Parts: sequence; structure tokens; C-alpha cells
Amino acid sequence: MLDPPARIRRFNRAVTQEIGALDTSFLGRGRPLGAARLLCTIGPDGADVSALRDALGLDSGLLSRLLRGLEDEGLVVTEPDKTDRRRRIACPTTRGKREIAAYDRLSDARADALLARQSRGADALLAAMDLVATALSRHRITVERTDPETPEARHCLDAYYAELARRFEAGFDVSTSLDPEAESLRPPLGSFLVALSDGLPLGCVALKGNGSDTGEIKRLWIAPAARGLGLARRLMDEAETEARMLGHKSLRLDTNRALTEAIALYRHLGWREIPAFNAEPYAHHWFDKQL
Amino acid sequence: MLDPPARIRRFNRAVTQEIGALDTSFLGRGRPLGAARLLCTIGPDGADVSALRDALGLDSGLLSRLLRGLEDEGLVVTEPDKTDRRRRIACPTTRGKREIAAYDRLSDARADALLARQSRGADALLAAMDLVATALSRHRITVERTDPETPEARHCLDAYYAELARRFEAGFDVSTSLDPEAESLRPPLGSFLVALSDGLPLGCVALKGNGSDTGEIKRLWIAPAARGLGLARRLMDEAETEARMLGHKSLRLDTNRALTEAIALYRHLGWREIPAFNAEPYAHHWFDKQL
DNA sequence: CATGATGCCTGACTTTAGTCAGGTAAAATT
DNA sequence: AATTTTACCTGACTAAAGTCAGGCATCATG
Repeated sequence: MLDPPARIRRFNRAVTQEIGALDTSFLGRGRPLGAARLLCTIGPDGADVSALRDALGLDSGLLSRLLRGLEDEGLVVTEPDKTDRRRRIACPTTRGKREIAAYDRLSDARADALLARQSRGADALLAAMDLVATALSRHRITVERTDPETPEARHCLDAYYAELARRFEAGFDVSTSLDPEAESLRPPLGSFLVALSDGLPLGCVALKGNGSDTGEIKRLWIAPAARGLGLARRLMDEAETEARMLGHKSLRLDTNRALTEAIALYRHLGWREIPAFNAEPYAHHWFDKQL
Repeated sequence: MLDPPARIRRFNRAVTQEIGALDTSFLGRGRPLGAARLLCTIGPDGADVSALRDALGLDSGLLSRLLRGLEDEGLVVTEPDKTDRRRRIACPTTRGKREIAAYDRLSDARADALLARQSRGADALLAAMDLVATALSRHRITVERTDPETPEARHCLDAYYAELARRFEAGFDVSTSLDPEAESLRPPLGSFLVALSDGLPLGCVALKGNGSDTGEIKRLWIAPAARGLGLARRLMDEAETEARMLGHKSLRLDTNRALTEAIALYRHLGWREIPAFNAEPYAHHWFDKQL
């Protein structure tokens, strides 16, 4: 019916109106939009001026003036960076932090109102918003080494187990599977990587080590909102790099036949199917790769 | 991990950056944003000034000035309305139409670039954008009487058949079903309603008549992007109103047991299950309702 | 240590957006 | 026919955003 560009235009119209309404929430605290955005971008932890400049895309002069305005209001203080005293850091004062918190509450209230209006579709709406946001800011997805017991890692693993339970014909229960000790997923034995976009975990992969020169890939998962972006490949690449840094000479992994996209990816990335090397009850295929 | 308000904030950030980039595409033709938006809102067919005013939410003075600017550029002409000569209509000149087309091409090119970047996820992204746009502008969904053979109606019916084929355990093939003649879905016998949001068809319902005082509800369908908004109920309500206007005293319908939400809706709206009144091979339940 | 680059600031300026108080012609109402 | 209302316009204004040319410390480099 509508062609794709028209659908995107429709999306833009709908969103600019809602976002416009969201922007005006910045008003109502007696401050022009620019100053309010600057204050919120500075955030409770402060930020250096050059970071602010390219986060907001503002001219150096304009930013400087806005900053002076916030200083005059007693909301921020700026001080030179210790290591390079040309650079300056803007930090909110106590009053500034209160003001930021007030803006946050305002924006939360708007978000809640938006969700409350969605009778039963709130989850679907949030999922769609995640997908759109992820697609639009894919270039800002970062992959970070993290501890396998951080909240971000747990979030990924829980989502991963839930998905396996849905997709395996026999269901999935971690306790009946070969679950690696957290120790084997931490340096110096192994590693755990998560992909993050603006704080939202979008995927993970674990590299399990036992001190030998052979590592094992586990727990490769990509959030539904991030599929089709090539993120799985990126995580596998970074896991290989980690493995090399930990001194591994080869990698292996096991997988279930229901995970067809993963199997296709392993083959595509140069993995070779080998006989079973473990007794994982949920596994149907085993692969290895020389580094 | 992230709570819903934080996810919405993330969405806003991602979108304002992309939309911001889209907005600046209005520039690059030597015209400020306001004037460009006005010209595009006028559109190739022209529009009257009061409609422009509340479409753009502009002050009467400001709009007037922008309009003079476009006139000075030779892009639009304004002339009094024939029936009420206080009102004025703004119409693009030939040059104005060319300029509007140029803006459209610019925005199409951006949309294409955005989609091209999405390796394989373009369909998923568009679907998510539809869902978000629909949820945000649900208050602007209109229900309109239309001919059952317009492109909008065909789009809905095709999507409806495709969905039945997926959901019925035995599949679905229209040609083996009781397919009503288009004539029975047009006034004066019956009626066909579509729900539209900004040109995108989001749902439909057909009222079939045969000249008697009993009508029949057929083809109730809601686009995936519009589920959970109460649109089915609204379509059913409007179909009942149509039926009353056509002089029907009662309505009936048949349905398949796989369509559980529809069955629940019919019950909720006061329909009563009755014995089979036709030989529809795909039907398991039959309902009627007195008007 | 001179030179140039960098990071931020200031002052003077323009553009864009938006507000508000009339004003005029046409239509609707009394 | 007098009035009120409606729809749009004009002029005078303000606020906010953005631009640009210098200026001044500070750092990096030959």
C-alpha cells in the first residue's frame, strides 16, 4: 500500500509530534530548551566541554554562552581538566543535580503516560521502540568485556535460557546442562563479552577456558531487537581476538540443531564440524576452529 | 535491565538524532525549516490557510508571513475561497510543485539510505516503525466507508487471507470459501469499512447485505501494528451503525475456532452463539446479535 | 624556546521563530 | 441595517539559536 519511504515519513511525522511534546516537557521549568538540554546532557556526573559540544552538535561560542548561563543560575561549575588545563569540565552543583533529577522525573512521567495509554500493547510498543532505536544507532553499539555476574550479563543469560526453552523441542533447563563455572569465563581463564547500545544489553558471548590452549565458545545470544545487524558476527570476531590474547590456539563449541542461524554463521566463519567432544545433553553438533 | 522510561528515553535520543538529520535535509535548498515545512504541507494540491495553521500549529501572524515569503519566491499563490471569501487557499505554482517534488526526492533518498543500511532487517524495521507510529498517533486513526475494490481494501483483504492461511490448521484458500460478491458489500446492500492512519490501512470490516433485514459481518482484520489499540471494537461498533443505517434488524457471522481473540470480542460485545446458518467450510462457530 | 596548534572564551552580529495588538474585509447574527 | 464574529493580514516587538572573527591561555613539537 504505502511504499517504504512513505512509511518512514509517516513514522517521522508521528514521532516528531510526540517528541515535540516531549521536548516541551523541557520547558515548564523556566529555562529555554537549549539550556535544559545542556544541563541534562551534562548529567549528574559532569562532562567535559568538548564532549558536550559534539553530543549536542553546538557551536563552541553558543555552548560557552549556555554554560555561562547555567553557571549564573548556580547549577553547574566548570573547572579545568587536571591533565590538560586547556580542557574544561562542567559539573552540576547540588542544586544542579536536583534540577536534573526534576527533568528526569518529568520525562519519566511522560513516558509512563505514553505507556499507560497503550492498553495492552505496551510490551509490543517497547520492543518495537528498542528495535528502531537499535537500528538507528547501530553504529554506536559497543562490545565490552564484562564480568559474567554483572546485571547486564545476567540479563543476557536469562533471555538466552528463556529463548532456548522456547526453541528446543525438548525445552531447556540450565541445571541439566553443562553450565560453566563463572571462574572459567573470567580472565585469566576466559572472558565474557556483552554488546551494549546506550546502556541496553543487546547480545553476549562467553569464552570458556580451562588453562589449556583450547577455548570454548558458549552463550552466544542476540536480542530480538538487534537481529539482522551483523552483531553475532562481530561478537564472534571479538571473542576470537580475546581467545588469541589469552593464548588459545584453537576454539570449539557445541550447539543444538534448532539453532539454524547460529550453525549457518559458524560454518560461514570457517568453523568445521567435528565429533562430539563432550556429553552436553542438548547438543547435536560440535565444531572447532584453529586460530 | 533498563526500565521502560529509560528505554523510551533511549528511543527518543536515537530518533531525534536521525530525525534531526532528516530535518536538516529541509535545509540545503536555501530555505529555513519553517518555510520548507509550510511548502510541503501545502502540497501539490494546495490547502486552505486555516488547515495549514492547525496542521503546523503556527500562530496566524507567523503563518501569514511565511506564506508571503513563499509568494515572494514565486512558489505559491493565494486566492480567496469561492464559497467564503474570508478564507484563503494557498496553491503551489509550477515552480512550487517542482520544489515540493525536490523535497520529496530528498526525503525519499534519506529513507532509502536508512533502509539500505539495514542489511537484512529492513522489513522488521519498517514493521516496528509502523507499530510505533500507529501507537503514537492512534488518536488520528479514522474509520472510513470505502469501496471493497479500492487498493486500500485489497491490501487489507490480502493481508487477511494470508493471516488465515497461517493460522487455520487446514490453511485457507478463498476460492473454497464463501466469498461474498463485491456488490453485496456496497451500498445499498452492504458496506465496507477501513481504518486508516495517515494513509496506511490498519484494519477493515465488511458488512454483507442481501436486501433482507439481516446483515452479515465478514472480513474483520486488524494489522499487526495496530493490535491492542481497541481498533477491532471500534470497527465492529461502526459496522453496527452502518447496519442500522441500512435498515438491518439483526446481524450474524461465522468464524473459525483458531481466531480466539475475535471470538472473545464477539462474546464481549453481546453476540450470542447460534447453530450453523451456512455451509462455510472454514467455520466452527456462528453468532448473531439483535440491533 | 620559539612556533604553531588546540580548547575554550568573548563580543558583535544575523537569522529564525514566535507573540501580541490592532486593522480590514467578508460573513453571520440580531 | 447594525452588530458581532470570523479569517486573515500587518507592524512592532522579543527570545532563542546560531555564526563569525578574534583573543588568550595551554599544550605539543621542532
